[in-house]
Amino acid sequence: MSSLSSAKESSASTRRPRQGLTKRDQLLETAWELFYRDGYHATGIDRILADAGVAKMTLYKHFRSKEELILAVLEKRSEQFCESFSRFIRAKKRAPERQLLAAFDWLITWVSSKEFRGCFFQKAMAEYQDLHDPIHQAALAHKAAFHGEIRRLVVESGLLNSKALADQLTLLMEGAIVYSHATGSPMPAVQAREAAWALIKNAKR
Amino acid sequence: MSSLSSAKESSASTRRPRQGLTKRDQLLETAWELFYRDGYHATGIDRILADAGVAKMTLYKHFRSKEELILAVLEKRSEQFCESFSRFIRAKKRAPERQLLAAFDWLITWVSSKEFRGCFFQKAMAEYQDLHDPIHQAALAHKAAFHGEIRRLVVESGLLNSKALADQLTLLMEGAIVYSHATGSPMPAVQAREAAWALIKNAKR
DNA sequence: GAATATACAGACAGATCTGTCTATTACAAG
DNA sequence: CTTGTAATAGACAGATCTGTCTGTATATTC
Repeated sequence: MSSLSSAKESSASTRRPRQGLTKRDQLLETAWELFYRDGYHATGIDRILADAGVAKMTLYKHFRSKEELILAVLEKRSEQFCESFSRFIRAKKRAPERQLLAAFDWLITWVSSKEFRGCFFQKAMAEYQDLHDPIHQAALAHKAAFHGEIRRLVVESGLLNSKALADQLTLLMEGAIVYSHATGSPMPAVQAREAAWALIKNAKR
Repeated sequence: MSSLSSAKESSASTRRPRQGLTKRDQLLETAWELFYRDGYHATGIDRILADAGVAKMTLYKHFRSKEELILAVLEKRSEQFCESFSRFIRAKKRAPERQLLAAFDWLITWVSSKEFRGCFFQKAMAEYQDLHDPIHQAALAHKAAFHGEIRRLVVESGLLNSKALADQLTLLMEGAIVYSHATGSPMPAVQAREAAWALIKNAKR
């Protein structure tokens, strides 16, 4: 309680050590890898420190607790994730409806990749199941942002019943992520794309 | 502590403590509640023992390790789950296609229930993500059994492309489970039913 | 050189984890 | 009565967990 010598002005941003790879970023990167691979509870602070090559006090200077570290990792990954998704969708110049289908191509690419181990955010909500838990809420915020992107694409495609359709397409994607991880096969994502296709075609008449 | 009076009324002609509730079953029941609520890693053996009112050595007499306990809980829940699902589906005499739609009614009922906290088996695979982990495999076996039920219903309904359709409907259900838990709302399950309806109608022409 | 900020190594506290072990109680069957 | 079984409480080992603390090293900036 209290303790901690008072000298704590928020002077953290006076200096940028190296080309963007601060100790803080090393921690976030390593923590992500371990949380993603082994889970949140199963990954201890000490393991993160050893892998990142960072001292314990450095971690606790940047983050007040493990929970805060997790929250920071979730936030950073959400940004990276959404940016990577956007880039894929907009890579080629496509009409909105083509972009919507491209979202499922992106999904297939993702679940087919060697590094795929399910959804980082689904796992967070699985381990922190209470809706009021800050970690659950952070993960949910990511899902909401992603769902918003899908919705935007549906609206821009001028399809009927855009809200309902966007919801349904999102469900297909979530289901495909779960099932692809569960079985270790990308096939569920392919099935999801086919279902999406049918639903989109349906929303045209 | 506080060994609440466990008087053994009932003549006990057999050596079963009470109506079929052996120590082993008490452990499985309590373990399920805690694993489901708090997660697998976050739930310690000691907590299970305290809640179940069972001594440690009794647990290790019935199960060699925590992992074996988890596996036993998964198996038992899978049976209960499938049986409850079957009963719901076949409650009223329905044509196969009606049963298929009833599966989504069941889903809505489930995610709307106060006890719903996501899928026990999805969570197991989230925490034990390695495909070769016995726990992951046990959870996957449950998913395969469930998927088999859906597939059977689709086939019996005489719909086109039964394999693909069954896969797609399963994805909708998995997605709805994830999203309903994430948001704490049953709406995703309702959306899933609507999407299922569209896909089924599509498989008739 | 002095001051400041960042990071380091490593000990430490206190809790909790899984799993083992002993010694004791209760009860039913031979 | 004797024997065997199932369960009990509780100590214990050894590991690991989060978070705190001390003291030191490095590098920049004034």
